[in-house]
Amino acid sequence: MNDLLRQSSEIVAPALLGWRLVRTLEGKQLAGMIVETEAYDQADAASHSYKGMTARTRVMFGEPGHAYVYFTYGMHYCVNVVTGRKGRGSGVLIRALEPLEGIESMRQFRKIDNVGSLTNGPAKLCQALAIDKAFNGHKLSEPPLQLMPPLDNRSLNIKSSTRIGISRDTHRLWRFYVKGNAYVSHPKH
DNA sequence: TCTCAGATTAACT
DNA sequence: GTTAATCTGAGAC
Repeated sequence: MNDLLRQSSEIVAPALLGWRLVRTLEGKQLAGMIVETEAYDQADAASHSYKGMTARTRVMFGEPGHAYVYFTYGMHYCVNVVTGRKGRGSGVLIRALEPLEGIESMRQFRKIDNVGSLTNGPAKLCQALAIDKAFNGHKLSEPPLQLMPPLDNRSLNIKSSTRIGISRDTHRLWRFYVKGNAYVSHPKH
């Protein structure tokens, strides 16, 4: 896993599709399959790490395999998997999950019933899995939040596009998602 | 189905 | 003082 995560974010981002994010909470497991990601890098003006290490982005420049959790729009958290060797400010934003386990808990955290809206966005999935700033810097090989390889070897139909919600370096095709999956945030993008 | 304004605050200039 | 890797509900069509 670390061999993969040491690679550049644009390599890691599509490779993480099909992996699972597993949250352990009060004896329960909440799990989802990653179906949408985006790559960010320090050489990329859309990245938080573009202007160098700051208090917020310190984790992005640290060990691969840790979580970079940021707070945005005054109310939302989003989670990244830190990639690249230590010193490289890069990461992969987890944009959507297909719920696998603990759906009732996700419904409670999200305060909605519709399964289709539980985890089809970067802030939605953080709310569904109760991920907040306390997870910034957390090592993702350990509970209570773990990144785990796919359960099977089924191949996925992967599509790429421009990234969502950015205003700079908008041309890069650094968003990756599972084509046809019902939990992708912007299916037609 | 789609478009758009409002929410709400930490981080950075 | 400005911006933001977003989400939601309301109103248009």
